[in-house]
Amino acid sequence: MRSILLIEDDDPLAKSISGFLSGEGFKVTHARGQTDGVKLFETENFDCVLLDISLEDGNGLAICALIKSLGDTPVIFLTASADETCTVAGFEVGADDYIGKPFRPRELVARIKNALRKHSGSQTTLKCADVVIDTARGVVTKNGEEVFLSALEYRLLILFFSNKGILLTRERIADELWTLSGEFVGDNTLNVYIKRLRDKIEDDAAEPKILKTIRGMGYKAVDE
Amino acid sequence: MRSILLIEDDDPLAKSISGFLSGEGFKVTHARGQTDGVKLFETENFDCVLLDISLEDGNGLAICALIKSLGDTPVIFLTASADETCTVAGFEVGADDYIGKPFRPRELVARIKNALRKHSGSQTTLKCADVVIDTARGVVTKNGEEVFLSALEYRLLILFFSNKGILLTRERIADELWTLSGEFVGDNTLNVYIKRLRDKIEDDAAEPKILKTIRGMGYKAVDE
DNA sequence: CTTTTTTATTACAATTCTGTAATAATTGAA
DNA sequence: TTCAATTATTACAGAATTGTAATAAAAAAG
Repeated sequence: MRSILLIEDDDPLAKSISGFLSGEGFKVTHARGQTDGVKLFETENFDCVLLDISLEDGNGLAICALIKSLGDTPVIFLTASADETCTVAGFEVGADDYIGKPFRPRELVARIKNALRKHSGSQTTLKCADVVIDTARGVVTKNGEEVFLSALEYRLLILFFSNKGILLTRERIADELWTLSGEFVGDNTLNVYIKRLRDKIEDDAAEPKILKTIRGMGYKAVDE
Repeated sequence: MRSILLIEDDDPLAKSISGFLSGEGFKVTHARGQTDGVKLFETENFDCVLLDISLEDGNGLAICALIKSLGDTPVIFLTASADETCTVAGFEVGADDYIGKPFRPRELVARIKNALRKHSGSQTTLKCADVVIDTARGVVTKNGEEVFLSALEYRLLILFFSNKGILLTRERIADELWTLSGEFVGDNTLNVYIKRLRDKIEDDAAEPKILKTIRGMGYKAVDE
């Protein structure tokens, strides 16, 4: 379930938004002001922040800037003000969207989902169990420690992790790794590569928890 | 300069938007309807599409779906309708934003810039001259042809391309490639790696157009 | 012009990668 | 259980990678 931090000092409005979003399947946490909001943000993990731009006890723009400096959680501004300058200022501190009151509930949900969707697309890391690929640097780590993979091992792992939970047939894998570059490799080569990858990323290669064999079909990366 | 495709059948409005955006430094191409719009989109390259949802000769939603199926150019809906269902439908076909008329020019610009910014962040390819790194697959191509890089060469190239136009000191590069994994390498090693990369990605390694030497400082990837 | 510093190039062993083959283990079916 | 098919493992050469050292070339300084 996606969790949302709502920072809004208008209690009735907050209750209304909160109720509606809960009904849509979001987990909503409500903070009444800047102090609470920032504290909550720093202690819990949220998928999205809904932020009233005009709080009584502080500046919404500053909160947004702070949140953006701490990571890349999407921030959507809520505002009564129809002031255009305000909107521009909101985007300038890195906001992802800006919605004027009065809110139309279904549009609010659509915009939240849009922000979440766009956001997940910008991931540069692929994770599975305790193994992380940082595709922006080309580095693979297991439990935070770097794992050295060869060029082909790296591409094979990327293929698995970007299709986490999905079965990849031997044919599909061979195509992606070899056929596209015009080469043909023997039937057993993939078995060997799987073995080599398992040796490097599994706790126990003899009992793989990440790269599962689907007999007669292919392999699958699982995260559990 | 960022190029924008404006698909809008209300001529005076189009002229007004077009004029304003041009003044803001965008290159605006105006299409009066679905047919022209799609044709233009398929023949030219745009950084963003502004799309009237209610065109006389077709359905804006369908155009958006088509554009999104062809790639991931950001699409922003423009609409007179304050209909909430319409907004939701817009996001459901993959729109990046949805702006109701009347437009406030500066907000329009802010939202366009926001869409462009979010978009560039989700790039999985790094380009420089005719060399492209597809970080989602771990593949490097030059003029569309695959270039085989070793693991370290790949990481070095990523470092350069994700800092295109920025000078990287020898120290910084060595840190990124070696020191972080606790190793220490000789002073000349980087020279050799630069040479090897140039041999693989430059037209003429003796006269590098991509990986430039900044004497006394380090290296820089340039795109011109 | 000469010297010094910096960068480029070449060549070289040690290591790793890559694909194949042979063999072993496992699984599912007869 | 027995057999056949599939997958895993090991071992091995040829190729590529990696880091170093020696030398050459280029650029800046004196």
